[in-house]
Formats: sequence, C-alpha cells, structure tokens
Amino acid sequence: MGTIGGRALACQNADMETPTPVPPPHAAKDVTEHVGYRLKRASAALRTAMDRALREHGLTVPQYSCLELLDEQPGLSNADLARGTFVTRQSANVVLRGLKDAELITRPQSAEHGRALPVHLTAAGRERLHAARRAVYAIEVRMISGVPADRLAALLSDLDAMTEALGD
Amino acid sequence: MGTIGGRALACQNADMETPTPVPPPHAAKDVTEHVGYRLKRASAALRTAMDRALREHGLTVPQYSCLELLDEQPGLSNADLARGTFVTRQSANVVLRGLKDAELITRPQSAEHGRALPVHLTAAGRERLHAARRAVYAIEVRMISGVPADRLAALLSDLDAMTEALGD
DNA sequence: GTCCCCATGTCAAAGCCCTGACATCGAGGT
DNA sequence: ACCTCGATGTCAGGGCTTTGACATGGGGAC
Repeated sequence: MGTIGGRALACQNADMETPTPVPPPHAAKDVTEHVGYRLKRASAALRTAMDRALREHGLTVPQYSCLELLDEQPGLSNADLARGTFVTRQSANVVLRGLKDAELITRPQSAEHGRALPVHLTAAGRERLHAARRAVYAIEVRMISGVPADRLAALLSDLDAMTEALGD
Repeated sequence: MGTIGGRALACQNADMETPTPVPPPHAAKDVTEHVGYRLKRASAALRTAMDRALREHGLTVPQYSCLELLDEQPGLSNADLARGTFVTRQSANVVLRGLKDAELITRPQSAEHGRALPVHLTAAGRERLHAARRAVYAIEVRMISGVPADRLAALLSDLDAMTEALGD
C-alpha cells in the first residue's frame, strides 16, 4: 500500500526551540523533490544496471572500476585506486584481492622503493575489461539518451560543482 | 604516486575481433569524463557528507531516509520503504530492526488485514528526525550552492530522465 | 643523525546491501 | 471451492564498505 512521492504533507515544526525553522534547500513539496534524493535515485539506477550487465562478465562494479582505471594508468597503487573509486583503502584492498585471485591483475610481493605496490593488468584482465566495457558503454548511452544533448555539458559541470562544494 | 585523471592514454584495441570498436558514449578523453563517473563521484561525496553529519545524531543514511519517508507518509510498510530508499526488502528490514531497537519507530507484531506491517514514528523518532534534518538540509544547501540557480530545475529534470532511461 | 609527520598496506570488527530461497496472505479467474 | 499469481516478510550466505587500529617506509625540519 502507498506509493512514494506525489504527496504534500502539512508542516511539522511543532516540536521545540528551533531558532531557524529548518529552511528547505529550495522549494520542495516533499523529500522526492530534493536534489539528494534525485541524485541517489539516479546513482542507484545506474548501479543496478551496471551490476546486472557486469554479472554476465563475472565482474562487480568496483572490480570493473579498478580495471578501467588500471587500463588508463598502469601501475597505480592500492591507495590510488581507492581514491579513484571513492572508497577506502581497505575496500580497495578487498577488491584487489578478488581481482588477483581471478588472475586479472598482478601485484608485486614487496615494493623496491616506497611502500606502494604498483598494480598492473594481466592479458586476461585487459581482455575481460574490453569485453565488459561494451556493456557498460551501452548503459551509459542509454542513460544519456534521456537528456537533451545541449544540456549534457552543463550537467557534467553541475555534478562537478556539487562534488566540489561538498569539500572532499 | 600518480594522480587520477587528466591523462589521455593511447588507444587499446589491439586485442581481438570486435566488430564494433566500443564507441564511447560521448567525446571523452578518459573515464573521468564519463557521466557515470561524475554521477558516482557526486553521490559518493553526498553520502560521505551525510554520513559525517548524521553520525552526530546517531543515525545512518538509510535510517535517516526511512525516518524522512515515514514522517511524510506514516504507515508505510517495509516493502514501501525499500522502494523509497532504493534498496531491497531485506536491507530495509535490517534498517527497520535497528530503528525499532532504538525505539524510533513502532511496528505491529502481526498485521490484521494483509501481510504488510505498517510502520509509524515514535515521538522520539520524530524528534531525532527533526534534529537531524537541519544538518542534512545544510549539506544540501551547500551542495546546491555550486550550481547556478537557473540550472537547478534542468538538473533535477535531467537526473530524472537518466533514471527513467535506465528502466527500473 | 634524529625526530616528526604523512602516506601506505594490512588486520579486525561491524554494518549495509545483494542474490537466492522459502512461507504466508490476498485477489482474481476457473 | 480451488488454484494460480503477485506481493509481502523473513532467513541464510556472501560481497562490499566503513571505522578503528597498527606497523612500515620516505621526506623534511631540526
């Protein structure tokens, strides 16, 4: 019962001493109108679509992200990949272990210079990535198809602006 | 070593029989230019900021989302909340258990009509939500501050369009 | 040289989320 | 009445992610 959204509810401020009466970020009837909600929804939809497509290639989304980054910049370290995929070093470490077990990447046992262990794709890793990339690109094309072409640049710019405004 | 992005690498298509040479969704030097990447990054930044802000209120992001939804539409079921927060019923169930243990919601032991168990906020839940809402709204304001006001509507619309284009 | 700071890799514990599977309940057609 | 179908709640297993903590290595200040 009950569908989400499309309902304007009465105000709820009858609680206590709030000098600032919680001004909404912008005119919004309910949560559904909030930017955060829309952003989360779009991101969730993309994640679901990618999960589904990548499963056929035996990859998870974080695994694919790592492979893509490594294909562009071979020799990245675990910490580099963590930053590039927006997760912690620990999470990236788990992902790398999975990729290593699957023989898709190589990683030296110990570093000769610093402490960072440079990661490289294996031939199998590159092959797997190239196969999966088609599926992922198709999803991206489908996603973009809904937005007017002349607004795409602005959309990218605004996403960046929002990211930057939230600090790091 | 090695910062992410800002690097254009040579082509890599020297592998096998790809009739379609993996056309990128739009002109892009590297992965950093892709819409999915930006979307994920913005979403991650928002998630991090919300996590940090909500921790001071003893709430997680999914918990806050559920409370917000329940404040607008009391009596939603577990499945409703799952759809509203873009997760599975199982995940929502775990979140609800946490909220129940924290005495922020009430849930009948068994339903009298169907199988859906209507969830309601307790007074403590409402109070906690209202306190947390200020922090969340502040984040949203900060996030929006970077995008030109006249583009906000278009941004929301485009996010919706992308979500819709990806099906369900 | 020595000390301090920062970055890196790693382990452990906890929480969130997903897929897969199962049982229950209501609605509709037969 | 019966049966199928969809929706719901729940359990189990596994993967991802986080916080917290610890040890190692390099670079700079002193």
